[in-house]
Amino acid sequence: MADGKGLTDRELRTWRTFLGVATVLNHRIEQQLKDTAGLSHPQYEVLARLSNAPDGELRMTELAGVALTSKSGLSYQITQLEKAGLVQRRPCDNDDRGIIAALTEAGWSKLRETAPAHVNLVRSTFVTPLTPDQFTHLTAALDTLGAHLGITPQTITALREPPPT
Amino acid sequence: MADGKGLTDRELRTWRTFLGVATVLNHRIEQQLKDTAGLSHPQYEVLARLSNAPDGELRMTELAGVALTSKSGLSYQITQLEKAGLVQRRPCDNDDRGIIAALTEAGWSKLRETAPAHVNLVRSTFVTPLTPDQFTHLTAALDTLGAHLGITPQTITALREPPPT
DNA sequence: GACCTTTAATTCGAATTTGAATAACTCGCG
DNA sequence: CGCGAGTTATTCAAATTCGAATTAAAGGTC
Repeated sequence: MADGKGLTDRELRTWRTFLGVATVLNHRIEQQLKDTAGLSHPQYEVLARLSNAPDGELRMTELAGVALTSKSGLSYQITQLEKAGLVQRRPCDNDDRGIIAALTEAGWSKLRETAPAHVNLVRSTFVTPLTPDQFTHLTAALDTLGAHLGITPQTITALREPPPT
Repeated sequence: MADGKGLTDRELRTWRTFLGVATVLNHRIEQQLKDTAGLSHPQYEVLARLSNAPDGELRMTELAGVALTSKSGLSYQITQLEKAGLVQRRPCDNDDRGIIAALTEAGWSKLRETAPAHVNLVRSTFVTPLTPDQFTHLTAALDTLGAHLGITPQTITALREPPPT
């Protein structure tokens, strides 16, 4: 478990900066989403993940796997989103235990309205402050850390088309 | 407010990886601190910040500034830490409004017991997976992002000496 | 000194998070 | 079939978070 040595002051400083950046960034985003869309960050995450899945729907467990909350946390958030009419629960065909969460029409709309401003905030706080080289290096470092933590590569594309209607 | 363009898939992927890494890392640390010391990450942060201040004490506001919680959150956590005997509240000399949170003897001990394993976890999950070059680049990128977010440089040194007794 | 604005810290209620317990179901195996 | 182990999702209580309102005191101005 131990790794032998401690951390140098520089390593510790980097770690603290990482925590600080993550915290502040998260806080800013939370703020903006709340103001412009009445959504929390976890809620937006759920919508975005769903929009990225085929037909805009995903089983609870799959959703919990990629989203940043626990299983029970997801249940709660889906309930909230359902109250808001952005998502709907539907039984799973082949598995009577399963529940599928699906984006509603309103969910797609909300996401289309909300995504641009959100993405711009991410861009202006996380991307443009860095030089292209810095960003490339950051990507590489995060990929390495992510792989080491067992995080599945975050294959996500920008907002998809509306439902097949 | 807008920044013109959206995000490329690659940029979005990096962002998601960042969120994932931050979340998982935080979760691991939370877990370990809870198991080995019965502390939450915010609580550990408070102790660490105090230990890094002269005499192991800091005014509430200063502490709230560097710690990762809101003011009310800090009040709550200090109360918890006080119940655990690790911190003590003390009125501020020159300012009757102020409250100073000070590490107790037990607080110093707890931190000395807890810090090594914690630091090793940070090291093994955040530092050693990266090559020295990668880490250097990561530091640079985070510093840039932090500066852009108005985060004060995280000057922190490793665990200090016990109280001057 | 009285007054007003600002700052410090806590308290309050509402919303959210967590893990443990629960309920419902699948699957493999005898 | 029927049992037992493993999965899926929800529910529950407890702990934590946040922001708004509150209380108390400092600092400046007249």
